Amino acid sequence: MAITTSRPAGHQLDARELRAWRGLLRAHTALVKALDAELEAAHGLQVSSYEVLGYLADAEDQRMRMCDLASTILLSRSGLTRLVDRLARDGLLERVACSDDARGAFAKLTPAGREKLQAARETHLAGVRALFLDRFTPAELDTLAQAWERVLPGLGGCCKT
Amino acid sequence: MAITTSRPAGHQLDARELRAWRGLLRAHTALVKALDAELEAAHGLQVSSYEVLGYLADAEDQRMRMCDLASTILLSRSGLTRLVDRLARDGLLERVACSDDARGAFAKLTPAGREKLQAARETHLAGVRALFLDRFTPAELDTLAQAWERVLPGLGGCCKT
DNA sequence: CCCTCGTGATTGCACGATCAACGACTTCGG
DNA sequence: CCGAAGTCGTTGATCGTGCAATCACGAGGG
Repeated sequence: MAITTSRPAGHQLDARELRAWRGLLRAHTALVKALDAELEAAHGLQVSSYEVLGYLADAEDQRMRMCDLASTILLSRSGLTRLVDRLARDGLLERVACSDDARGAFAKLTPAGREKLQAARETHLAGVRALFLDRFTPAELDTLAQAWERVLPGLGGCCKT
Repeated sequence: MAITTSRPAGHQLDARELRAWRGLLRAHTALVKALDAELEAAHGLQVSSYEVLGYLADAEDQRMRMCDLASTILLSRSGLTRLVDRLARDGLLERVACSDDARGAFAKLTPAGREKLQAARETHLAGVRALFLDRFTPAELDTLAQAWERVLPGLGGCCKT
C-alpha cells in the first residue's frame, strides 16, 4: 500500500529508540574526533594507529598477522596495508615474513613503537576515562560491555573484504 | 618518572573498561558498515545521506540551515556542502536562499526526497531493529539513551570547524 | 606432477572527509 | 556612515578508506 503521510506504519522508532540509536552515532563520532585531536596534538598519533599498536603490544611476541589485525580492528585488508605502511615508515612497527605461510606477513612492534605506545597510553587512556568511562558506574560499564557482545555476533558477515 | 615495564601505573584499563570501550568502537563500525551496505543495495543511499533526509523531514517546513545540519550530524561545514551537493544533484533536496541572512542557505527536502526517505525508511529501520534495537529490552535502551546524554555534553567543543 | 581453486597481501582508482583559504554578508563600534 | 571583526557557505589541496584487480603462494584432485 502506498503511504503518503509522515507516519508509515509500525516502522517508526519511538523516542527512546531514536535516542539510543542516534546517540550511538553521535557519541561515537564526537568521542573519536575529540580523542583523535588530543592524541594527534600530543603524540602525532591517531586513534586507529593507537589501536593497532595496542593490539600488537598485547599479542604474543608483539606481532600479528595482517589479516587477523584487519579483522580485529574492522578495517579492510587494503586499509590495513596502508595503515601499516604509515606506521612502518615512522618506525613504530616492521613487517616480518611468516615462515609457516610464505604469502603471509606479520606486523611486529618495534622498540620505538613500544615506547611511542607507552608515551601515548597515558594521554589516550586519560582521555577515554575523562570523556567516556568516568561517566558510568562499574555496573553500567558491564551493561555496556554486554551490550556490545550482544550486537557484534550478528555482524560477523560485515568484516569481509 | 620513566616507565620501562609494560604496566605503567594506574593508567591501565581493566577488562571491563576495555570491553566497554573497544566494544563501542567495534560495534559502531560494524553496525554502520552493515546498514550502509544494506541501504546502498536497496535504495542507493548511505546512512549519512539517510540521516540528513531524516533530520530534514522532522524539521519545520522540511528545511534546515546548513550550519545547523552540519553540527547536528557532526560533519564539517565543507563536508556537508558536498554531501548536500550530491543529494541535490540526485534531486532529493534543494538549496533555498535564506531571507533573514543573505549569507545563509537552507537545505530543503523535495517531494522526491520525501518519497525516497519513505521508501528507504522501512529498509533502514528494519535493519536498525534487527541488528541493534531488538537486542535490548526497553529498559536497557533507556540506559543506553541516558548513557549518550551523559557522554555528549562534554564533547561540545569537538564540533568546531 | 600439474592444474585448479582459494587465500594473503598489495596496488590503482574513485570517493568521502577534513583543513585552510576565500568571498559574501552581518554585526558592532567609532 | 564607515571600517573591523566574526559568521556562513564554498572551493582547492590532501589524506584515509573501500572495491576491484593482481600477484604470490598453499591445498586438494586428477
